Formats: sequence, C-alpha cells, structure tokens
Amino acid sequence: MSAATPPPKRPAATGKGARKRAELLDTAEEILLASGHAELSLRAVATAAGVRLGHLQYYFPTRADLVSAVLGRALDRSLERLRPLLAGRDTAAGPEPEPVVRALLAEHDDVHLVRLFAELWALAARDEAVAAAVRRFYGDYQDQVAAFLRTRNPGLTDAFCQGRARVFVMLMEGAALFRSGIAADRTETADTQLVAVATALLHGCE
Amino acid sequence: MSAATPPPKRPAATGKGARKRAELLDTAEEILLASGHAELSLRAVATAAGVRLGHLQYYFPTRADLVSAVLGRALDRSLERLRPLLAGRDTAAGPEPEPVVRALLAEHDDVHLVRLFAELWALAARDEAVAAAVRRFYGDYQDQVAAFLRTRNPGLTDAFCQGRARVFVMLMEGAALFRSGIAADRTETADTQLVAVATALLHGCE
DNA sequence: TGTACATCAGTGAACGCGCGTTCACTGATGTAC
DNA sequence: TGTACATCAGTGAACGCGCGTTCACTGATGTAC
Repeated sequence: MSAATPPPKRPAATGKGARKRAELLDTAEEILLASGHAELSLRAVATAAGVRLGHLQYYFPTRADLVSAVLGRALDRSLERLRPLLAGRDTAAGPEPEPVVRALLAEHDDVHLVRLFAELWALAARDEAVAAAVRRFYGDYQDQVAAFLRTRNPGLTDAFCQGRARVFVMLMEGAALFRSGIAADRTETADTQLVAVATALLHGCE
Repeated sequence: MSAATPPPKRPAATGKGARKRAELLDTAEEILLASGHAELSLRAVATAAGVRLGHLQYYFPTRADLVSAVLGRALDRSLERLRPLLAGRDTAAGPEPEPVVRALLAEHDDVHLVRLFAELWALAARDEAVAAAVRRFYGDYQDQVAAFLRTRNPGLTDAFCQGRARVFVMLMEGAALFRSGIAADRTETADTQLVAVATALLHGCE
C-alpha cells in the first residue's frame, strides 16, 4: 500500500479494451448462471470466451475480481430495469399499482436472473463485500417503492412507506423463488392471489 | 449395476455407527453454514470431526453423499419444527394467526438456518436432486398452512387455501432474507407491518 | 513523414496446492456352533 | 466356555487432476517530437 508500488492500472474504460472486458463478463455470467459459483473457474471462462488464461487475467487479475465484477454489473443492470417501472410516467399520480406489480413479476420470469440472485444471496451470507452490494441494491429498490407509495398517497408518513415498501420487496423476492421452479413452479391460482396481495400493498391504504 | 457387484452396505441405522454418522453430519453442517458449499471439503470435515479422511468416507463414500445427507437432514428437521406450530392445539379452531406468524418468524431468527436455506436455494437452482427435496419441503409447508386456513374458515375452497398458503410462504421466505442481514437487517417498522400483513393472510378472509 | 518509446493486448509455461477418489490394510466387535 | 469367522470401525498412503497465481515474454497500437 506504499506510494512506491502503486497498483497496476485497470484497462481503459472505453474502446476495444472495454468491449473485450464486457465480452468476458458476459461469458463469466453465463457460466455462473449455468453452473454456480463453485464451478466458475478462470480456465473455464477463458476457454468459453476463446482467449488464453493469461489474457483473461489481464482484465481480471484474480478470481475475486472477476466474480465481483460479474455480480456488480448484474445488480446495476437490474436496478436500471426496475427504475422506470416504478418511476411513474403513466398518469399524474404515477402508474397504476397492478400493472407495476405485473411488470415487476415479469422481471422474474427470466429463470437465469433468479438463479443469479439465489447465488447472490448465498454469497452474501458469507462475503461482506457481496453482502454490502446486495444490501445497497435492496435499499435502493425499497426507496423506489416507498417513493411510489408516497406519490400516490401524499398523506402517508415516511416510516410507514418504508415499512410497507420493505414488506412489498420481501414478497416479490419470495415470489421469485416460488415462480421459477427453484422452490416451486408457478401456478395460476397462486399468481392470482399474489397479484392481488402485492397490488393491495402497493395501493398503500392502511 | 449387475447383481454380481451389489453396492456396499450402508452402516447400521442404530448404535455406535448411527451416533458417529450424526456427529459427522453435525460437523459438516457447521462447515457448510460457516463457509458455504464451495468450501465444504471432505478433508475439512474429517479434520474438524477428529477422524481420518478414510474413515469419513466409510460413512459417506463421496462428497455428494455427505452434502445430500446434510441438506436432507436439515430439511426434515425444519419440517418437524414447523409442524407443531401450525397443527392447532391452542383452541378448538386452532391457534390464533398472530402467535403463529410470530413463531414462524422466530424460526428465522437463527441466522445459520437462513444461511443454510440460501445455500439450498442456490444449489436447487442447478442440482435436480436438491431441487426435488426443496420442493417437497415447501409443498409440505404449504399444505400445513392451507390446512390451518381451512380449519379456521371451513367455507374456503381448497384452491383458495392453497393459493393463499403459497403467498404466505413466499412472504415468510422473503422475510427470512430481509431480517437476517443477508438482504437487509431487521427493522421495527417493517416487522410491525410484516406481522400485520402475514396475520391478515393467515386469517383467510377474502 | 519518420522515428523512438511507452503502453496496450495477448501468449505460454510453470509453480505448488488442495481436492475427491481408490485401495490395501488393521484391530475391535459380534455371532454361530 | 471356547473358537472360528464375518462384519464393523477406523487407518494411511498414494493417484491424478484442475485450480489460482506468477511471470517473462511478444506483437500491436498509440503518442511525442
């Protein structure tokens, strides 16, 4: 950590290097989703990406660098997808709760994404850096839901909106497990009730 | 798979062998909880349990045998703990919903147990045997909640009770993530609303 | 326009290590006669 | 009660393999003058 031995520069953030980096992350993400964290080896990623081991390590010097880059990018991307759904551009009072619920559930129709989150939860349970990123993600998600609630019900207190938003997010993340085949497969009857309950939560009436 | 080469007998189900087996499972479970599936090595378990590698393999010939035994036992044990909570022995109409909700949430106060479930979800996403065990567990859990609902509201249809029970279980499992520090830490305001929402679900009124 | 030099992009070989698995072995415990 | 034998419980050494990491190297690309 002395000034005499600065860490090596990361590859440039734009141009060819950035494209290759993103390409390698895509490959790593595929392998992580298909086989899990334990099977994600640098050699497997390099082979699948068609580069040599040494070259992969030019972009990601250690395995930890690669894994955290994959997870960080996935969380950022998820948040970017959630944001417009909850931002409220349909009407003056924001979009109707039920379409929002359906849109958020539709995000979880991608089984790969749910698997990645299951992987994230397991990792967060024992890696503080991953846990911090996960908590930041859900904190942001919850804030957006709380803002949605307050837009529709200006009379509600901040504390109420935050609490209600958290219960809503709990339900949506639990639903991911029970609609993706991990803990159960989707069923019509459960989905009907799920949408009803989640929509009621999003209406914000006490 | 020919009759001429039968698989070796499993160690006896009772007596000294069974006790040692349970002891080894305890050790393996501890390591799984503390370090995750990827770090669970036969050598680590043997060392922690104070036996030699070869002896651990006398009870669990392969790593897969050990892992599935640990997970299976944990699921069975959880189910045994849930059963009496929902069985309804307080009053003629069964226990009150709110104490049941609080008791079920209290099960999740054991961070280790939640970590084990996070591990289970991640494994289930890519191991069919684990997935089958997990789905069986949640199917049973859901059936018990549905039976609780029907006991209190004999007029409800089976389909409604199953759907409502599933939404309830979704919420409880989501809550596990958001009360254990994995996705978020418990907060007073969220807990208050969580209990209210879960209790309402358990009352079963449409 | 040419040249010298630094940085970027990518290669290839080697390292030591921990892993799951295999297997031949030994002593203790039960069981049949 | 004694003895022979099968099974149970536990040891110890070795195997081949894939892993993350290190490092010296090469050719391509940019940049300063």
